[in-house]
Amino acid sequence: MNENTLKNSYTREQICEILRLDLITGKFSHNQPLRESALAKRFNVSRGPIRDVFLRLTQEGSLVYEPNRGVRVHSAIADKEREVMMKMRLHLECYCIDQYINESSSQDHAKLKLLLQQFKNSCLRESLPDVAQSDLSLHRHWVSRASTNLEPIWLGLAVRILMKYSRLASFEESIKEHEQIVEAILLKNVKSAIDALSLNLI
Amino acid sequence: MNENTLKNSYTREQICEILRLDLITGKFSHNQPLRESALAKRFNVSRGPIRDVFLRLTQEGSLVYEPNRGVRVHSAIADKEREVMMKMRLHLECYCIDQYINESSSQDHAKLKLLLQQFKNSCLRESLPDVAQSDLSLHRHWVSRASTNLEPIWLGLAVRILMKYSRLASFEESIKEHEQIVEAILLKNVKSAIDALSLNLI
DNA sequence: CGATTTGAAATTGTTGACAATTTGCGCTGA
DNA sequence: TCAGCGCAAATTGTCAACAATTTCAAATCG
Repeated sequence: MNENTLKNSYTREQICEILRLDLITGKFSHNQPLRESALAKRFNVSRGPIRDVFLRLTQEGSLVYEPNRGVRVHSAIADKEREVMMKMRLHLECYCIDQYINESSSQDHAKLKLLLQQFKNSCLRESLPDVAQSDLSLHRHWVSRASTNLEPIWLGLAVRILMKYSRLASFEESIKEHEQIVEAILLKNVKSAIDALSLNLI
Repeated sequence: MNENTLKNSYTREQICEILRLDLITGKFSHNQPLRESALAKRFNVSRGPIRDVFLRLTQEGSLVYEPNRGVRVHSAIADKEREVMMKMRLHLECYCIDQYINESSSQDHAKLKLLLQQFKNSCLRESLPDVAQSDLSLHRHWVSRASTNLEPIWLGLAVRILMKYSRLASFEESIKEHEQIVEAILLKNVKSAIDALSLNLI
């Protein structure tokens, strides 16, 4: 990583995304404490912005905060909780897919195809961080287009779910699943899009 | 309000809860900007803790943040989005009720009865802030006992939903609904508890 | 008069310093 | 030996000052 390219300091948004990805892909171990000063140094900023990021990732669920003791990496959730979250996420995304199909422009479709291609590339490269990243980006695309109100709720669910199994089933299978979802969306076929999504989110 | 009792400054947690309640009960108007310095003065702290609270309430959904422009009160969500959130919340709380019934102690039951009584009192007093507060506290009780992982997700949903209709249907009806839920829980009757909850969360 | 520019006031963003709290280690003494 | 005490280091919490950005109204120009 070339994070220390001299004076180039990061925005809070960038730091947040980098850390979130590190957390999702298991770059830190469970329950490991994260120190404000260490990350402030890493990103060339003071502790203030780092605290902001910690607070945000805590709310999203990848970190746990204890007063006067800082934050630590969240431990994995229970299987039953994961099931509940999955069902909530599925319900949310089904609504978003429906909205997206009815409202998306050709520009959106171009973006959609691009995101799918990036996802496929990540899978073929077999790079877990990239796969997690592009998987999130792809799903996020239709969610954010459908509803900015639902997006943060979706993100919280997706992050917690991903932290449970950072290893995805199989890259080939995952590619096929996402191709089917995107194809159905482009054909504006709500039912088969939702069917394909239901198979993906189990 | 006796917030300015001389030097008594508030913890971030307290400030967060006070502001959240103000927002839920419509004490501010929609899209109204909230100023860091004004609230810092109100709570006798510097802008740092206020920023923390803003960030948190933004993530929960009652505030909207725009870079370099601060936060403003969130506008009401669309009916369709509210429906989706309601369904997600119902699914989440059903799971929690089930867990709660199987795991709760007699101490929990005492607490439950107390919270129900407080809710009834608030309804009889017809004080909207108190009703909103005690409604949240009651539901939060079984959610937090069932799963600390699901609690923040639940809170985000509950806050957004409450902001949509801060006026509840009817106080008498609301009392009866909650009495039925609590009664079923105390009898450890999962099915009728979930039925009663389903009627409450529509 | 209306559109644009300018600049001061208001507001948010960032930082380093200091206060409060927690943590960990070495010391003491039975 | 080891449980308890106490102090120093590490860490988080808070603050006020300053930098960067936005806002808004007055001044300027066509």
